[in-house]
Amino acid sequence: MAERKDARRRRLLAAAMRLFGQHGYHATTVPMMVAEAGSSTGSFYFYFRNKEDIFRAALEALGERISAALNPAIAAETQPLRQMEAAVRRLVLFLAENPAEARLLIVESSGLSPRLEETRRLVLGEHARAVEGALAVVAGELSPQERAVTARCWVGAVYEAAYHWLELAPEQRPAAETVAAAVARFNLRGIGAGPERLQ
Amino acid sequence: MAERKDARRRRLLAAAMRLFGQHGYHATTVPMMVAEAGSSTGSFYFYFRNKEDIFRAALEALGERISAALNPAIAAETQPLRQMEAAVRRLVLFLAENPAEARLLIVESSGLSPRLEETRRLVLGEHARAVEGALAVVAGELSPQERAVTARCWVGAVYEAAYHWLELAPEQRPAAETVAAAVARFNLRGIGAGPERLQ
Amino acid sequence: MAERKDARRRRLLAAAMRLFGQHGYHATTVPMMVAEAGSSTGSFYFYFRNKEDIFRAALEALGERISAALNPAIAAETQPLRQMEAAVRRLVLFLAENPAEARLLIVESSGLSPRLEETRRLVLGEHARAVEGALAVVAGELSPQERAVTARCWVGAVYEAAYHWLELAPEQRPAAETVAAAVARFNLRGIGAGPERLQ
Amino acid sequence: MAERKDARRRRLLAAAMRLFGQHGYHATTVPMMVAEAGSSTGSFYFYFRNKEDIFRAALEALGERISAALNPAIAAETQPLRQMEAAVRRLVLFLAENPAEARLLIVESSGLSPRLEETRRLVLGEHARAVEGALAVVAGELSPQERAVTARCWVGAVYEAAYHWLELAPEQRPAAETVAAAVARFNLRGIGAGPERLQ
DNA sequence: GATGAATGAGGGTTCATTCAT
DNA sequence: CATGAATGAACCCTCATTCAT
Repeated sequence: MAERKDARRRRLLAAAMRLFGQHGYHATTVPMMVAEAGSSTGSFYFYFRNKEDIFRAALEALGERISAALNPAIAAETQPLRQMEAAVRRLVLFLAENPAEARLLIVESSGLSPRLEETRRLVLGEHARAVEGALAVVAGELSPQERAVTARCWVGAVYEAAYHWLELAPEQRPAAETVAAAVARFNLRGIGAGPERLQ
Repeated sequence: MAERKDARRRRLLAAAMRLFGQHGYHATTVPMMVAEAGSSTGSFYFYFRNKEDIFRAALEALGERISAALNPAIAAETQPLRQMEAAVRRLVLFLAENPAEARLLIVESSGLSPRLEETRRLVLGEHARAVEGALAVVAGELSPQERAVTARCWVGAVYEAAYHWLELAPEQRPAAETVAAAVARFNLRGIGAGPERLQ
Repeated sequence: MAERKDARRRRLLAAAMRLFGQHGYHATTVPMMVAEAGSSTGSFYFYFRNKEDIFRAALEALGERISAALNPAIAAETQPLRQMEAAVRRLVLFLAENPAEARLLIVESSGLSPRLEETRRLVLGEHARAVEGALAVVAGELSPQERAVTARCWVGAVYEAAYHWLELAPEQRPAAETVAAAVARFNLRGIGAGPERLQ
Repeated sequence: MAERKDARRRRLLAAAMRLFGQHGYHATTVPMMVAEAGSSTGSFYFYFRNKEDIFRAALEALGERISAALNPAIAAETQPLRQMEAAVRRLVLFLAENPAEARLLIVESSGLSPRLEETRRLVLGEHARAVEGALAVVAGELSPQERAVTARCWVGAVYEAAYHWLELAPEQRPAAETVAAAVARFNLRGIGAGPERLQ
């Protein structure tokens, strides 16, 4: 049945995301994934062309999951600056709540084949482009080139802060909300939208 | 004698940095390094315990090289904020001028064993701690926890912007100085030190 | 019902002959045959015991097809030597006109399991035995052992010449009839039946 | 030592020839070869680029070995027709004495990648070209195209006769010399050089 | 009868590491 | 100290075959 088929694909993908996030791309082997998913080597290559393919699929799924987490938070606000703030906060919280996925995105997928690397950057890049678009509205004084750089700064600040938080031993971590707030403040100020402009 | 010995070690290390930066950790093989350095497998394992060991050594050497680039720039300024700005600018320029090294630091070393990953983070961490210290002076209103997060944002913004710049096709890149200035502005504003406070 | 069944079997067999001839035994996969025939894996194993089985069937079908091509040509002559000459000419032409089948017989089936190899040799062997029988009539001076060897020479000459012709780029090939005539002459002379004995 | 190195390479190559001849290209695995040679997987890939590479090396070695067997026999005669006869006899005997090598050349290497197939045909082709050259001298009445075809017939007769002889159960085989003589007679007559022309 | 998802043994190959020379 | 041949575990992947639907 098509249902069964889909279910098995999903199980493989879920296992892959877990393992890639935990051990990274190279240290995750196909045997590991099929064992984790209760499947077989043959099935693996029935559903995915190769290891790279499942990794790309995992990244894409993650991108969608992040979008799904961010969009409602953004839609709940009307003012552009408030929306950007909400996005940052939500993203930091999402990464904090999904450490394996965060690792998958931030570190474990680096140093790969150009095509894979490109896919990885797509997720961050999409985020960066969204920020860039928002900047056109809220920071009109910046040239397009400055906007692009600034958007990257914004994104880099979020991920680096989130990743560092994940590196801390759980008992040393500040509350995720504290981090989210600090990052949001840093970024908003960075684009010249200090507390005063948010009223 | 000891000179010769050291020279050979240095050649291996230099070859390793070049190759790790170009191809990443996994795609760089011991035979490649040995060939590039005009040495032999046996020698390699005389000077380095294993592949991880030479990678760590490469990262440490890179850390020192970055310090060497930043310190004079910092020392040339007296005011803490100006020092921080100078550091950011100099770092962006350094990364732009040394793409292989930048890649080594930012991406190619990821997905490694925890110990290696830790070493990689040390370089960024050192930078973050320096920023944290400076923040204690210039942003006294922040709690220690906020300072830590903010420092990470600062560092993340720098590396992400630099990395993105390196990803662009050379003809599409803005001038490195433009990027450096934009990053510096973003970061200074981020810590509440807008243009006005720098006079 | 039974018609349908047979039709499906035939389609699989035809696809197999095409593909085996094009890519050889090992490079032809069951999925390939199934796709080419518009059938399914399950059906394949309903009609054929395994891959070897369909290959044997393909060879046998080819043997019959060759017989069908040769017999009329032989029957059109009455004199034994003329019959042999006609058979050679017709066989060379057949191989030239059916390159995939020729490849199937001559090269692509080699290096197989002994049982398969045996089947392949059957086709050539049948041909050789026919020649051997004819030799008993037209070359009575040969001992039975010599007859057997000579028959093999005869067959070997035909197939090697045909195969070499197929290896040439189409634009470099002499006319198939030229080759057929040259092979016929070589073989007839080889058994001591030069032009003079054919009047 | 370079000696050791060469010896090991030779042992691998010898094992490969034996096994390729016995089981064919596809059925011979790298583990089989290294086991037979008392070596290891790693060593195998140190000496040969891949499985295809060692197969090509085996074919080339075989070509040289055949040349070494034929050349003295040819040189011992002065008359072109006698030389050709000597070559045929010697070749049949060589193949009869080296069954594994004969199989390697005739059957087991078929159905391979085009490059490999090409290498295999080189050995036969070299032989065919030598015959072609000789034909220019002894069978001047043939057109160049006919000469090419005739040379292939000549070669095909030799290999097919030899291969068939090898297929027989040893106790059913005629003496190798008998076969050699019969093949030589067939071929010489085939080019119009019957017993009478050899005096 | 027909389908195609599922299996897993086994293939070729790479490469970090060792150790005799 | 230097060399580089030797090792073998472990990788990714293919494909003939089975069997539940």
